[in-house]
Amino acid sequence: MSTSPKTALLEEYALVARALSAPARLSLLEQLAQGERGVEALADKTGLTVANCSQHLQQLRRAALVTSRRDGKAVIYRLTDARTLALMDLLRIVAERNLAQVEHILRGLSDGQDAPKPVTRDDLAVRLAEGSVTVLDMRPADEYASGHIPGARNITLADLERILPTLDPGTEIVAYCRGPYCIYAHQAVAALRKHGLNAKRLEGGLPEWREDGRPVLTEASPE
Amino acid sequence: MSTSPKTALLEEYALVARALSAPARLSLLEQLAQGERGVEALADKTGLTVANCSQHLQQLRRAALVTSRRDGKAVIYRLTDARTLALMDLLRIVAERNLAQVEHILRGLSDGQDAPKPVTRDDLAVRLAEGSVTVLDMRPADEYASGHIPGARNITLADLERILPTLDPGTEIVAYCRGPYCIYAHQAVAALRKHGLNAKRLEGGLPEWREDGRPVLTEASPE
DNA sequence: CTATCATTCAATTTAACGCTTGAATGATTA
DNA sequence: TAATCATTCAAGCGTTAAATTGAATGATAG
Repeated sequence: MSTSPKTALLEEYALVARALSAPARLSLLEQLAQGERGVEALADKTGLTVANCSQHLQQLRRAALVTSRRDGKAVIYRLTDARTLALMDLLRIVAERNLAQVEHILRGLSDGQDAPKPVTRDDLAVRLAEGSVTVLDMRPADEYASGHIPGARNITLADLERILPTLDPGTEIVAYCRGPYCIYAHQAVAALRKHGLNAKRLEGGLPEWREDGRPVLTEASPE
Repeated sequence: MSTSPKTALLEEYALVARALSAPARLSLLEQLAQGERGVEALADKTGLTVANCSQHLQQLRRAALVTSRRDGKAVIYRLTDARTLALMDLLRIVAERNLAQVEHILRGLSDGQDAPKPVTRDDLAVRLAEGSVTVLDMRPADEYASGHIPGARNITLADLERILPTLDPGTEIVAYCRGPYCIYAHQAVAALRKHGLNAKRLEGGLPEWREDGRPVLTEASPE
């Protein structure tokens, strides 16, 4: 071995960190947190070219953060296990607690107003059972279709303004999206509050909800 | 803002990951896990030039993984908080569980023999109270002096062979070093077992022991 | 106020990375 | 067996990072 074992070990740890060091790959991991996906679907969602996407996925695989299987002609990728999710979460927590810049970006989404504390998943479960809450799923329709919180209404940011009149100002609104890396829910809450509605964000997103073992509703696909 | 808020956020998360993506910086973090240090001391320990070391430290600071304070002419760095340690740990766990290469390197240290399970810190505390164990601190003398497990004997790998005859074959030996990134204890256990001694590694190292709130003995510095 | 010294900055070279383009692979399916 | 199609590989280009060198800070001590 040309390098010392010590350096060789550190190189391996660094390899995992490097895999997480590109925004494009974090974006891919966020997608995969929703569920397994093929290369082309991932490329579409992230705006990468297919070849570029494939290369990023291979880096993630080398770091053992994702695994792949073949399904017919397609190669399906998915997160190796929950530890990949845990690593992404800790990365986010360290970044958010320590970096003023993150604070600044998130504040910018709310037009300077302080965002209310997110609602915990336990809280939401209770409120859902009571029927005392409106839940909005801010993700694209296809992701909603492949799994969502029962009772949630799917709406995109672009359409949010249009449905504002149909929302009851007396009922609390909870918005969620893909998870902590996703800002759709942040933006939705900011927009809703600007119109005087009582809106909060769900802590985490659908992957975390599912990880808790809570019910997830899948749209029956029409034939 | 030239980029979307979404990308900007991911860039910030990626910045933290990138700070962890160089072996030199992981090595610096491992040193800092022992306690706060000046730039020159860190450069010595890691074998970096002072200027290069300073630059790496600034990257770690930008990612808010370390902070610094001035003490006279010197600048003292330290880990920002326990979350930095947690992130390093999770990185190591993901790497070790997933990467065959890591397995291979660690096995190479033991000359192919399977390493025994590490001893937990709780176990060691009990055994220490009983006096039924010999504890070896495999770190350099200066690190031992600045804090070690009470009752531990300081010895370097190079000197290990020399003291072999003084070790009682009937007493279990537990070796520790800087922590999970450090391989001195791995190597010591391999060497001791090759000589038929009953040696095991402590889970974690001194930083983890200290983090638990367990007693740490500091050498009275001679005047 | 000036000299000193640890640290940081700036400029350079060399190596690695990210993205694009176009070709090759390899499992399916006709 | 040959054709097809999603994926991967390979080469090229521009950008970014790491290490080295030498100079510039900036707080302290005289």
